[in-house]
This record gives sequence, structure tokens and C-alpha cells, in this order.
Amino acid sequence: MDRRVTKKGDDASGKERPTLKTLAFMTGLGVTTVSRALKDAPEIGAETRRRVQLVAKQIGYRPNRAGVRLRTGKTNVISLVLNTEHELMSFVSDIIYGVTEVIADTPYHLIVTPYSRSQDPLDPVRYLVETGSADGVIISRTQPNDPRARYMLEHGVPFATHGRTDMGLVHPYHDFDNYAFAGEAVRALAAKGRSRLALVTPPVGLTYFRYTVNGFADALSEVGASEVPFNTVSIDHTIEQIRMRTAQLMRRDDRPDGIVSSAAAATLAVVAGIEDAGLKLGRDVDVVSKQSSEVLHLFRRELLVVNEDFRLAGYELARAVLGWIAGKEPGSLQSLSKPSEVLPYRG
Amino acid sequence: MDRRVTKKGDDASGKERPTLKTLAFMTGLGVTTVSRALKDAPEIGAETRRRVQLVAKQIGYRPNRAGVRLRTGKTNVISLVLNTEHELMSFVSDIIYGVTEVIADTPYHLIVTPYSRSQDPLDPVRYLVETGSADGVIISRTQPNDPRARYMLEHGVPFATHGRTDMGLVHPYHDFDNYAFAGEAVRALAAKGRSRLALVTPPVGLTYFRYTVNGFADALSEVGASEVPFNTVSIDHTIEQIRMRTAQLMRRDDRPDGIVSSAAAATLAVVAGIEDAGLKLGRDVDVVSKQSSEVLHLFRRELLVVNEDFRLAGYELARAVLGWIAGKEPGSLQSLSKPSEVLPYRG
DNA sequence: TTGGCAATCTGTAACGTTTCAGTATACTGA
DNA sequence: TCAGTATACTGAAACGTTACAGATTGCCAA
Repeated sequence: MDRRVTKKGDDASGKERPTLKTLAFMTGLGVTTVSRALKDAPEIGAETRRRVQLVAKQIGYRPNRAGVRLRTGKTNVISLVLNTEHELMSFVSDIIYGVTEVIADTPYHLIVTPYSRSQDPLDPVRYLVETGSADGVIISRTQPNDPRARYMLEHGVPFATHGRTDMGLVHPYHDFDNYAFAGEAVRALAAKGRSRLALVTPPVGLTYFRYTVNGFADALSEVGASEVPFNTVSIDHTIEQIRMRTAQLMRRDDRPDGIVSSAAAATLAVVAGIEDAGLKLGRDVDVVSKQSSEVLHLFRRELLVVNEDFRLAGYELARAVLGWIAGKEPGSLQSLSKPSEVLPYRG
Repeated sequence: MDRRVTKKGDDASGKERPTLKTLAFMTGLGVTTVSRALKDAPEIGAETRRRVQLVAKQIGYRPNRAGVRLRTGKTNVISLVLNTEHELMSFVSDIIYGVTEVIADTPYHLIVTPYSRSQDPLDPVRYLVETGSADGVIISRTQPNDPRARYMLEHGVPFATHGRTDMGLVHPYHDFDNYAFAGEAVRALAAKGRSRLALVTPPVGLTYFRYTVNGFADALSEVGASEVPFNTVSIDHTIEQIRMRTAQLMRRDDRPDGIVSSAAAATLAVVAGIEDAGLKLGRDVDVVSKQSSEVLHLFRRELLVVNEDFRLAGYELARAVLGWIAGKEPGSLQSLSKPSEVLPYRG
């Protein structure tokens, strides 16, 4: 059964969605001419061009995506690949808004491609590339040696990563300067007289784990503070795990008097753990935490925060992918965002 | 310029993505037969069918989406329409995961269609329908008389709403029972001896505003408590506004001794406002709040919470749209989820 | 033997777009 | 006047799929 109820043919009857054929009929031109006129091809007369574009605007012509895609292979789709277990809530929401802000006045659509714990992170990317489902891909949870980035480079698919890689390969990325963040955090704690510091790290294996750990370590020796190892958790752990292990840590004699936390959700658990151990934030221990929305100062005024803007990340990542698709040099599409100062609660 | 590097023709050379033509050549059958064999059409011999499907699986055939879409109009796309300013962070993240969980083993893709404050909420929906960009649509922020639902019904586009409508029209929805929530919240406060209650409402104009307000009012008279009007804010307001106005409210002589809050983010602000006014949670005032992830008890142990599961919402909404697309009765695709009990902090 | 019919299979056209290889017209220079 | 050429346009083919309208075969009843 055909899906259309009425034939279109050459009549200009009202209801059907206009196609190039409709425009060709209305203007008395050929389909080819109309197609070229709409994309400002040079061999079309100036008047004809204007006329076609006027009519097209009037009747609200929009190119059929399936037609374009079938003929050219261009999907006009950007895919955001997300881990359904380990992404931060605020990350998902904000990065999507950042991306959509950029593609709002382009023909691009955003599709969300999920993968779960059990899957190889390469799976969704392979799917996208094999089926040609997207013109560009955005991935997060980037690793120093990232198979997904390597795969897409090999297959010539434009992409951008949230976080850098370290494979000697050039590609667009946006990253938050976690080395600077950890350093600033340590210095802020040192300025408060704290000298025995622990770090709640990003997930081991991701690139920004290294940057964070290095920034932390370098600043420690710079200010002459020492590290209290806290390797049993990362921000990928559950609230309960972090809370419990923080409480354990804080009950030890050699407990830290300062903690640096890489994510707001983890910080909630850390503070709960501190209080479980009967200690008081700001008196017995200070905590510096990253956050992506202004919640931590409502939570505890004593917290010191550094802001990371995920909407900006989405914005930059989308611009980077689109830039690559448009032919710009991948190496010119890399950006690093500097952390804010370490901010205390302000009235 | 053609996008392909090598001709395909009749040779079975390796690199190109297989199409029906490839399968036809390999099996020695016609393209039509292959097409029908793959979708289990009745007029294909049992052995042929098995043979075709085996070969298809072997070489990893996947139908070209553009081809199908062009020919049939079927997009295999579900669109989630989101407001970029007013959705809750956790809502965006969780509902997306709920939806993707359902469509994971279907051919469907999820596209996110955003709209901003300045736009008519009907705009994105109109775009989707006019361009035929999706087989099904999910919308949130549903109103009693919702132009978007009406529009899609008129145009025969399957959709599901997060929240009910009240137009005498039947369509799939998933909703949280906010009437029950508000009622339970009031009863819990009454059980704690609170009798002068205020409500932080959902956004005025959305359907669940009404349900919440009615549940609140009915329970108030049931338990013999009175309402302290707090109409100056809703959960759509900024953290700062809610905090400031809560502080104002709590400094008045006739301040409430119990507050019901419709969202976790607002609750953070409410508590901050309470403390700004020099009052203490649990002593001077109790607060019952909805939340969609386990954060509030980390925030303040004195809070009473009710959980709303947005991932479930995404799951149910996706199932509903797919069901409608598959031909089920819209009226049979409606679900309401009951609130949990009102939960105090538990060790 | 023949007509009828069921069971399988097939070619063609069409969806809307872009590209290729033209064609028609007017203008140029000698 | 005429070839040569730039300008402006056009039809046909192709992308991969499905629907329609056959085509071929074998079998059975008359």
C-alpha cells in the first residue's frame, strides 16, 4: 500500500509537502535548475535564483532529509554517545543543551546513542560508523589511548572528544583544565593551613584522572603538603560506597585535614561520611569540590567550590565537530577551559 | 562528485556496505525476493527465507535507513521534545536513559528536539510533524489544554505526554500521581503536629500544578490544617528567588510550620531560605519534598522525601509511543505511578 | 489435453535529491 | 556570415528500499 492518499503529479494542489518537483512546476523550471538555484550554484541566472528562493520561502519548502541522505550520504545528524550508568546527571543535561544551542540554526539533528556498562564502549561508535548514521560524533569519558578516537580517525569520521587523548593523534577536543583545578584546590587548602590532603579522583583510566592526579601531586610538593592516599574510591562509585569509605578514612588517626573532590555528587557523599565520623566541615577538615551547578553552597556553606561549565563543553564540542565537518583543520578545533577561582560561600 | 570510490555493480567485492542488491547477487535471487524474505512475507518459500536470512546475518546486512525512509516515510525515529530552560537536570538525564532502554533493541533512534523560553512550545512539534522527522514524539510540561497534543492528534502523529491533559481527548501518557503525593505530604506533616502548611507548587499552567494543589487542599481539610499562601514562587523560579522569598515568608509572624516542595532543587533553596531566617529544620519547620535521586537526605537529614522515578517515566513513555505506532489503542497506553511513602532519614 | 490455480519468484516504478552529460540560446570576434 | 564559446537551463540516472503487477512453474480436476 502506498502511503500517500492523493496523487501529486503536476498539479499544485495544496496539502502535500512541497518538493523540488513542486517548485519546478510553480516556477516553470526544471528540477535540476531549482535544486541548483537553492544552493547558489554559479551557473544559475541571478534573477532565476532570487525567484526560486522567493517561491521556496513562500511555500515553506524544506529539503527532504531522506532524499538528501540517500543521494549524498549526508545525514545532517550529530550523535552524542553516552554511558547510561556513569555520566553525571548534570553533564547529560547541560551538554545536550550546549550542543543544541549550536545546531539550532543548522539543519543538524542531535541523536543520543547510549551504551551500558556491559558493552564495549567501542560498540556504539562502530555502529554509528558502519551504518553511516551520523556526520559527526561526540564522545565523553575519554581515555589516553582511546580506541574510539583511533577507530573514527581510521574511518575518516569527524568527531570531538570531551577530554584529551594521548596517542600522538590530532583531533578536536574540549577539556576542562583539571590539572589547574587540582592545583588551585590544593593551594586553597594550604592557604587555610591544611597540610594533609586526600583526593577523590575521577575514574581511573580516563585521561582527566591523570591530569587531576598530577595537578594534585605537583601542587602538594609546591606547598609542602602531604598526601593521604584515598585510592578506594573514585567519583564513579556509588554515593553509599563513597560515604562509607570516607567515614572509614576520617576515623583513622592519620586522617586528612583537607579533601579535594572531582564531582559534586561525590562531595555530598564525602561530607556525609565526614559527619558520620563525627567531624565538622570547616573546623576539622576543609573540602574543595568541582561542581557544575550552584548546589554545593546551599548544601554546606563551608565548602569551597570550583565551577565547571558543561553547557560550554557541549557548545564547544558541537562547534568543533561542525567545524571539522566543514573542512577546518582538526588541530585548530581544540579548546581547554580554565577553572574558576576557588570560591568560598558568599553571603 | 560521487561519494563512492569503487563501483559495486555485480561483483561481490568486499569493502562496500551490503545492500539488497548485494544479497540478491549472493543468493542468486531478485531484489524483491530478498526484501520480502527478510521481512517474513508469506509468499516466500521456507527454505529461501532461511537461506536469505542466513546470508544477511553472515555479512551483517543492515537496511539503509534513508532508503526505507524515502520509500515508506518511516523514520524509525522517536523525538524527545525538551525545554532548554525549565526542565530539571535529573529529568533530562533519567528520562533519556529510560527511553533509550526501551528502544535499545529496536531500530529506533532517539533525537532530542529543544526549544527555548522565547519560542512557542508548539514550534518544535510543528517542525517535527511538518517535516515528518519522527514516527513518534514525547513531550513534557503538559498542560490541561495542550495545543501540542491537540495538534499531533489532528495530524495523526503518535505521541505520549509526560503528564495528563484535560481536553476530553484520548492519548497515551505517563504521569506521577501528584495528587497523592501532595496528600501524603500533608498527612505526614500533620502526623508531626504541623498545622500551618505552605506549598511550593509546580509551574502554574501545567497539569500537575492542578493535581498538586488539589491534593494539597483536600488533605488540608481532611487533617484540619490550614494553608499559608506562598504563591510568589514555583519550582520554575531560580534558586535565588525561591531562597529569598522563602526567607521573607519565614520571617513573618504567620509563617508556616510545614512546607511541601515539588522538586529537589527548589527544596535546596527553601531550606537555605529557612536557615537565612534563623530557623531550624525539624524544630521550627518540617519540609516534605519530592526528589528524583537520593540527594536530599545527604543534604539535611531532617527532610522528608518522596521519590519520583524519571527513568521509569522515560521507559513508560517510550513503550507507550512505540505501542501506539504498532497500532495499539491509545487509551490502553496510559499509566500513573504512585508515589512512594513519605520517607524520613534512615541511618 | 487443457484450463485453472496456488506457490514462488521477478522487473519496474517510485519516493526526493544531486550529478553527469548534455542542449539551446545569445553573444563574441574575425 | 559563421565558428567558437560563455550562459542558462534540462533530462536521465542513481542512491536503497518497497509496492504493484506480472511471470513462471507444477499440480490438479475435468
